[in-house]
Amino acid sequence: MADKPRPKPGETREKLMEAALALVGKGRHFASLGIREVTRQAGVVPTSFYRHFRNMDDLGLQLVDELGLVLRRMMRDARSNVLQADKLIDESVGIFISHAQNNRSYFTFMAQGLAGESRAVQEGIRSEMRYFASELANDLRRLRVVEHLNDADLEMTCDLVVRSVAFSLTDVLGIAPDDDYQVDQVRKRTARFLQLIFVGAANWNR
Amino acid sequence: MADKPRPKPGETREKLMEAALALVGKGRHFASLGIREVTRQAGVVPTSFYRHFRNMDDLGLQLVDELGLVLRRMMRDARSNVLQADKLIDESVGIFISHAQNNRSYFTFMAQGLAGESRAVQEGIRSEMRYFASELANDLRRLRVVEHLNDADLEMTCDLVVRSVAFSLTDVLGIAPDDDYQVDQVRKRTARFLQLIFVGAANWNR
DNA sequence: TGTACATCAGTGAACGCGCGTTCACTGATGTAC
DNA sequence: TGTACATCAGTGAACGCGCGTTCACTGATGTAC
Repeated sequence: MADKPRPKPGETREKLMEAALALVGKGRHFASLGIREVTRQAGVVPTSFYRHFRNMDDLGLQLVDELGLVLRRMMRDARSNVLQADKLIDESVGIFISHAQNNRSYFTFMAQGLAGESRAVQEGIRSEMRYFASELANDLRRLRVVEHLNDADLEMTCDLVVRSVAFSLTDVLGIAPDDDYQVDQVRKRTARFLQLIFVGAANWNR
Repeated sequence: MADKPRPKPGETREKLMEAALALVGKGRHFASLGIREVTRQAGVVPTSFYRHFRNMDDLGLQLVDELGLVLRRMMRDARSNVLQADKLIDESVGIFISHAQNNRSYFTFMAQGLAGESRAVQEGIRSEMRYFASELANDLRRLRVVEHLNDADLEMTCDLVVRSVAFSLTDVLGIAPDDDYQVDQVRKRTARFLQLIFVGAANWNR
């Protein structure tokens, strides 16, 4: 008889988070998920939930932390793969969008959480976006492409860039994953948004 | 004995929509609202719900229509109250934000719906945003402030403006309504976003 | 290395409750002639 | 204008079901000496 192997520590916790994410990816809204539903999807008894989370909000908060990791990976990927400075925008946008494609559930969760029930989740996501914006500002300083901007204006520009990209990523989520034409349209449009913003930044205060 | 006066036609329907909106305004997410909850808030028996809506999605769709009216009022208000052309941005932003303040629930619903469960609601809100952008394009053409942009670039610019304003309105919703200082910060930041975009547009393709 | 004990993570049964939905009923309002 | 009838909108009772949460239990893993 095959005894069930005891799961590794943290495995069930992971399964629960993946289950919630999977349901979000299938079109459900996180705020409408129930504990029994998530445990069912995870193939685990309902009571197990309480071994790892106090309630669904708690699970949501821990998902935000994981989302942070995804975003950092995305940032690192962009930094190491943008080869030609003159194609900085196009290549970065391409990388962002392909990350959104490969992590649809996470980005859907992010979009939902921005207007979600839990103030803590909302704050967490906004704080990730702020972090992203400040990293972008560092990069731009380092690349010396915005030397005439003071810190506040640079920060403002990066914030606008991050918001625009975030909004575009939600556009991608509304498209069938294999609809290459539409995805490409979003890619081009997003790149033009950023070009417009950078033209604005280049001519700011001159 | 005071007989209850028979309600006017459509009154209960209105009460139900207001009730859902009120719950959203109190911080609940639309996707997590139940029929009994909404009818309770409306002071109406649960079965009444079905006299007016097939389900909660249906109610959501009808809320999108009402949201459209709110947005059109906002647009009209901006058009008739922006007095000085050189303060077009500041005054418009001020009007948008005060509408968001006076219709918090509607705008919260809009922010939620953008990433909501119902594809139809999502599409409805996006379509309202597109309409808003196209009206803005008309206005800008009429004011002759963007004569060097072709239609596609103007449309793109207006889309970016609308997205940025929409995002800012969600910032406002995360702030206590009477926190004048913070609201003013959002106002200023939003105005600078738009200035940046218009500087970009003014120097586009030159 | 071995033993004793505490902690941890998963289980199954059970609870009371609120949910969505149905049904048959009621009385007011609108319509036809 | 009056009468007969259909439609509409609100009601209260009832249903079966899935929910969140608790409890006592189990066996594996970690820790102290």
